[in-house]
Amino acid sequence: MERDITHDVRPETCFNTRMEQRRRPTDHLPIRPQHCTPTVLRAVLRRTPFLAPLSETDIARVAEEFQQRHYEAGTVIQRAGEMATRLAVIAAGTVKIMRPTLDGQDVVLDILAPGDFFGSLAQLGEPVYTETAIAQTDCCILAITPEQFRSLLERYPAVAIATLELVAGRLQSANRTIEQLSAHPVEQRVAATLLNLAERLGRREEDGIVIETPLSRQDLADMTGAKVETVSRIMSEFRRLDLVGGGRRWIVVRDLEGLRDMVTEAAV
Amino acid sequence: MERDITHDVRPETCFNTRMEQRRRPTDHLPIRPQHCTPTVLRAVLRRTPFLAPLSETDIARVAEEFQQRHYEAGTVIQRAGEMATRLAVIAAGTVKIMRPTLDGQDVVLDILAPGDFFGSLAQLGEPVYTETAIAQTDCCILAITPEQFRSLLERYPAVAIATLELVAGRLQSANRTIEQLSAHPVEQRVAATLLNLAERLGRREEDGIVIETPLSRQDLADMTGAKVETVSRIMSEFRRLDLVGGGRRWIVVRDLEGLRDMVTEAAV
DNA sequence: CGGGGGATTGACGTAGCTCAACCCGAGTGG
DNA sequence: CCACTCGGGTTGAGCTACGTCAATCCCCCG
Repeated sequence: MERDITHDVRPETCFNTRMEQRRRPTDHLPIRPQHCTPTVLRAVLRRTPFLAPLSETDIARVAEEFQQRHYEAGTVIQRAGEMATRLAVIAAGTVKIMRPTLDGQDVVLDILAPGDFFGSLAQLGEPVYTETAIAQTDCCILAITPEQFRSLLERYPAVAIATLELVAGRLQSANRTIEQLSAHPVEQRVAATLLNLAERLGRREEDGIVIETPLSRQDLADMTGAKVETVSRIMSEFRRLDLVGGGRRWIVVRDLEGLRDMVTEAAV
Repeated sequence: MERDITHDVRPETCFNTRMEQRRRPTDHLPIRPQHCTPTVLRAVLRRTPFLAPLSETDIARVAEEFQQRHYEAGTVIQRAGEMATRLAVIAAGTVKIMRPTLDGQDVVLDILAPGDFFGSLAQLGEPVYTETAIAQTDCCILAITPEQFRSLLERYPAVAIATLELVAGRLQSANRTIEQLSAHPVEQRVAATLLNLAERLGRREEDGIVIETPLSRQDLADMTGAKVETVSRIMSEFRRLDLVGGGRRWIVVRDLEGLRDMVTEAAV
């Protein structure tokens, strides 16, 4: 079930200069701090959606303000409840955004990819993080303070508008999730979640679309508001129908159409 | 309570000139189109959060662009799937924002009050409304086109930032809802929803905090991702515990603390 | 080779859905 | 003024999707 596949080298996120053997599709080459060179940093920012309106020279100027930092897979980047001191942009790696509930279970709101941002959006209202962020893979994070971000918005109104559009998009997607949780059974929520992940984190391979982040059944359960066992049963069923494949902490989507039918089906 | 622009009688925003008998706390005096005079319109916009950064003269100029329109209780203001041609601000009344699902059930995302906005945020991506808006009471709505709105954001960067903060706030609240739906039983979701409504639409009376919008059990069910019968049972229980009161399509919160305990309790 | 973390599977319990009957208060029309 | 109706609300009696608990498996790593 597991095969060695060579990593395809995407220029904008490739911090890894050496080719190495991989065991699993999601075993990425390690992302090392020293790979976040100023040049690379600028390249990443240039491709970051909310900075898209900026010119090359503006990007260069803005890049100065960002602090780069490296996180190993599994470590906490920010914790809900802590003072919110940074707005972070993902340069490389994937990050799990979650809310811990009072009774100990975790709710995963999203898995973010390079170019996405998280953290404190503005110093209004909440001066603390409302979500916990965990490095799902090794990560390279660029961060500025909320004050710097605000001043950035003031200096470049186009950035404010771009950010507004991004946040509006996030709100849309949150609303879709609310609809899912309110109205659809777990099976459909899992199918919808897989489709969404495939679209945002998927890499096409001969075998199907590999979701490029290590994802456990528990993660999937926390994303769909279900329990591990339930998700496991559903994934077994999906595998039986040859809709998905995968192994320990990784998933490949084999049949997009089939999953889409899953999502729609109950609309009988 | 700062929120309440229209229903308490303040000289500059009063749409209702006569005092009349009320049957129920939510039987509001009718809001008539002719009450949305230019002066009143400007007064409303002055108090609208996302225009807060503007000066008096700017407000006056901006006010010119808004089209005012009246909707009777129960009528559709916009329908999900239609071409998105307007961004709307509520001048008076309350509006129910919902997503109809393929299989016919409705998911209510929010109930909005005067000063809140809805509709098309930007002409990016989705050119259609993703939500349906229904006048919960008689309503006076001010609207501009997405193009006008965008130009407004460009002319007044402070407005863009204010809007960003508002949308970020909505995202926060959507995330809270996702947490609720994922992790907490219906009883707690109902309690949390009532608290939220009380805070945003509540008017203090001798008897408790009256939620100033007609709200059926069905509405409450659609807001909590539950079924009418379940919500009805829970509300009966809450009434038995003297946490809430009310009648046909109206609710009064009697015991805030008690409800808060309800929300927290299961965190045993 | 042993240990541990993830995944799977089964047996069983229950929160909340479904279906169905019934109530009640407010308009409406005679 | 009453009678009728109708939309909303309540309550009960099953049913089921999903959670809970527990055993087992199976990689993967030391």
